[in-house]
Amino acid sequence: MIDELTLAKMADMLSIASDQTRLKILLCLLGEDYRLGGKHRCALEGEMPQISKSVSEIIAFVGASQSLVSHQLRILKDAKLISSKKEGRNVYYSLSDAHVIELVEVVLEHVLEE
Amino acid sequence: MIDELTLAKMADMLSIASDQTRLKILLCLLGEDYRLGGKHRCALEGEMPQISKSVSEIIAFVGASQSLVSHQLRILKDAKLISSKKEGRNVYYSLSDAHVIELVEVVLEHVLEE
DNA sequence: TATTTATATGAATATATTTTCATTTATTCA
DNA sequence: TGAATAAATGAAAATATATTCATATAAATA
Repeated sequence: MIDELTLAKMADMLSIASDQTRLKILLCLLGEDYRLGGKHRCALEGEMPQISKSVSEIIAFVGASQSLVSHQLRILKDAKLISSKKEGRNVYYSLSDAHVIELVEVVLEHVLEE
Repeated sequence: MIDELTLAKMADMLSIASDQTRLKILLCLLGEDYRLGGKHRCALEGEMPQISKSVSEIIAFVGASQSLVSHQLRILKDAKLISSKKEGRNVYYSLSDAHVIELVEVVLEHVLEE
């Protein structure tokens, strides 16, 4: 059976992805043209779309306050679901974990059916 | 792009699976002998293990109070992740959605790697 | 150097969720 | 019928989480 620590980590990942603001950030970094079952399925075979966006772009996409987005970005980063690189006065974020894509796909499939 | 309603539903599913007690219930219904990547991968192809357990068994497995387990079972049931059938004075629960299995697998893979 | 732009952060507030406790309903069995 | 077992429920208490607000830091530019 799965041990308590593993269980706790699983719950953590799910809870990090379960917030609407964070989920929207993840979708933003997945690319706006993201479509279910399409070319992105390839990501499952190790290839990951390397989209990276500045905080400003993410704020615009998500439509939440600067502060909220910044707080949530940190949570995602602490969980190692995204990573960042600084360039001048901008900070660019991108997905750092291919599992996130699978996670989004499974959940999306669940939601879309009927 | 994914619309707000779909997004909300996705967040819902994730948040339902993100609680440790509920996650443990799901794992319980997945079968105690559950192993990653093993025979259960078959579930992805439509075949779902039809394990069903009484509330008492679930309580024992999860190790939480009767009341808590009962509350969480209702949340899982409302979300249609599990279903129940009554037999005498027992109520048996089982997974009602194959996507849950995939969800658990993706998250487990994420957690297990390094 | 002073100003502007981009991002991060801490503390306070608002809100939601989990957990417990006491009680209730339903079923079986003596 | 009355006691015992299995499960569900409502309200209260405990806890966790999201969100805002005000402010800070860091880089670019005038």
